[in-house]
Amino acid sequence: MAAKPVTLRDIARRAGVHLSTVSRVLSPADRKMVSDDVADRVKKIAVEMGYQANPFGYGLRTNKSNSIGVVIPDLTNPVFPPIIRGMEHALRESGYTAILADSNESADKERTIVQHMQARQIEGLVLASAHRADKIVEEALSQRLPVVLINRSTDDKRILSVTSDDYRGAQLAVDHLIDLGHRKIAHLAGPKYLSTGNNRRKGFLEALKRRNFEANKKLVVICEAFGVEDGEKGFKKLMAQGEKFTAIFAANDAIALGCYKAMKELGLSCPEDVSIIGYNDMPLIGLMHPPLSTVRIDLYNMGICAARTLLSIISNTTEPPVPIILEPQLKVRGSTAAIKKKPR
Amino acid sequence: MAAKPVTLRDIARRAGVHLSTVSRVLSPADRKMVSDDVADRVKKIAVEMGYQANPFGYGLRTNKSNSIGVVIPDLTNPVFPPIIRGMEHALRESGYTAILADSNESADKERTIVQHMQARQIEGLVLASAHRADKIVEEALSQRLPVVLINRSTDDKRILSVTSDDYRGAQLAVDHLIDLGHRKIAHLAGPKYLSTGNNRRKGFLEALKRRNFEANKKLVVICEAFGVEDGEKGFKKLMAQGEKFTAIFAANDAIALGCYKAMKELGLSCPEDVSIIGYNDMPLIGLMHPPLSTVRIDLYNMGICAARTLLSIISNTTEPPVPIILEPQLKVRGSTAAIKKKPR
DNA sequence: CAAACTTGGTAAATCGATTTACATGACAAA
DNA sequence: TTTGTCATGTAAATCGATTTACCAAGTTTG
Repeated sequence: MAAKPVTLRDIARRAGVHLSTVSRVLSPADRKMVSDDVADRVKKIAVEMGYQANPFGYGLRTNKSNSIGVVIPDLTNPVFPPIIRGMEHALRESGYTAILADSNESADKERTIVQHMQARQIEGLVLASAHRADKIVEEALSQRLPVVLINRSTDDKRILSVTSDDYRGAQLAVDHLIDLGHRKIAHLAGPKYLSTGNNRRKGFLEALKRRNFEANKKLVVICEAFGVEDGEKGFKKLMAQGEKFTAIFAANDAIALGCYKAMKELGLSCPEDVSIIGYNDMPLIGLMHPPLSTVRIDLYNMGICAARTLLSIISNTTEPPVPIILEPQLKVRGSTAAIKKKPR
Repeated sequence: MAAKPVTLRDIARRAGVHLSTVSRVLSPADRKMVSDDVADRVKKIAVEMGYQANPFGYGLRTNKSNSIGVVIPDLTNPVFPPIIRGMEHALRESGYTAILADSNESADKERTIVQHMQARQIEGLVLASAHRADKIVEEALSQRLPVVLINRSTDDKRILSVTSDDYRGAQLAVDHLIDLGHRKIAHLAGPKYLSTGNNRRKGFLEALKRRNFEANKKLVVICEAFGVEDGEKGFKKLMAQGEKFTAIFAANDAIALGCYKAMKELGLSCPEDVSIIGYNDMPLIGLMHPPLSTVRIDLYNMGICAARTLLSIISNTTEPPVPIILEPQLKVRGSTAAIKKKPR
């Protein structure tokens, strides 16, 4: 049978004190208002009876829900689970709870979700789906709802984000390919309206320039989205142009996988015909054939950082937190190799 | 600035009625106690003012949180995201909210999580981590907390679960391999204490018998867990025994991937040397090399079913729900082929 | 020795909703 | 006319916590 929950009143009765005294004993801020011996007795009884504060009573009075909302555009994208995992672990450690929602890539749904979450009195929001100019983010901001963006950032820099250094990552990838002897390097970019797509593309161009190569505009194809199909289409478009290339920097791992698919269909092989490098190092990507070289992000850590940043905005005790830019890392596997044949 | 939220009292004042009248108008059950014209006026004002019930007040009075807990042993296992996605969508549709936690495969952590969730007044629990004999599940049950298990079930059949028909799935896999001409078929089984591992193993044996083949005990290796490494170890153990086999039924896709890894290391190729079939059809598995043949489960639908089942236990209006066993489906890709050479 | 502080606690208001109990007026039946 | 329903509302209790206001001793101080 479900024992009915213990309330402050129950403890007070048993301890022979007033319930507000119990409240004071149990809330650290007011603990000092009560003598030690009474406090000890009350505390002991509280644990004996297995007291757990009722979140409704607490919330009603304090307007604190101890929960934060997490909105993901597509949970089945393997990039997100490690992030969510890190976030959830860090939140739980601080007594917070993650309310998760999947917006299915739809801005409308996302808006509904955020409203719903606000109605639930979330204390903060983590968004993984921000565009560079994002209305939903602005709305949240104007309502003073703490927001942290993850993976992607907005152009509005007042909004905190936790991202990888996309410029640096692109540079790692390009340098790696150049060092392997590649000169005709293509880029399958993500959408311009997403910070990741935009920054990695700019990083790509800059990295080439830094090594004194000129970028061939035709070799930069912008994909509609970050999915496998988009990579597939992108690769085919690249081929259709007739412009030669020996390597591809894909804006993320899924696009790289799309290249794998397209190449298989076209009878090409990687890395013999074309070297490919991705971005993110998502789970299991190392088991693909060939194992994908990629730019590794510590996704789990990204989740942890996002959670901590958000909590520090909420608690508002420490100095104001700053955007976090994580250092990416080159992960060389089998999909990139030294150039052999003359470029097709 | 954050406009302070609208309460029942605000609406009452504006509508010139008592706040309990407003409450009645807004709660469908009591709606009939109020005349239509008053109700219409109140409703209009409520939407005008953007009223949203405060969950704390509501919860305090009704003890309903409209939230349910979801515990996953490892979010980064690609099997779970589609399930969670389905669950979350179905829950949201019914006005419920998913509270997600990742237990990191630890029973201790799981217990803590469940307690924490109960303190948060969740109305139900979805567990993806149940053992065949599971204490945590029993505890929840004895506290009358509605529970639905997903993917795995317990031996105690009072507890509802949504699973795939593991017997049937094993049979599909075995029949497929036999039809391809394989006679020496090995099974890398999951742990016995998990229903999935146990049932698929039993299904495997039964399927062989049904086709009048005898199972070779040595060809059934029980893995420690369902991970890639476990599959790797299992494959090597199988090889070390020296017993010949031409095909493997792996208890899940991750174990199958482990076989891929081990075979690569040992210089074997799939499906030429050994055919392999997995279970689950997790995302991206079709992009592996070779594309993995597997037993497909509709994971998204599994999530939806779990959510609906749980909600129907909670609402307790319809007839008592029953366990759901989803029909698996054979998905033939490139990792299984007709037998060619004589068995090694 | 009395006034002013401390200390350690009690009492009661409050948060926002639901819900039980009650009040009022209209109308029908006796 | 009186009594009894019925239809519609209002009033107030309640859920469980926090927090402001206050009170009674005991201690210090002028």
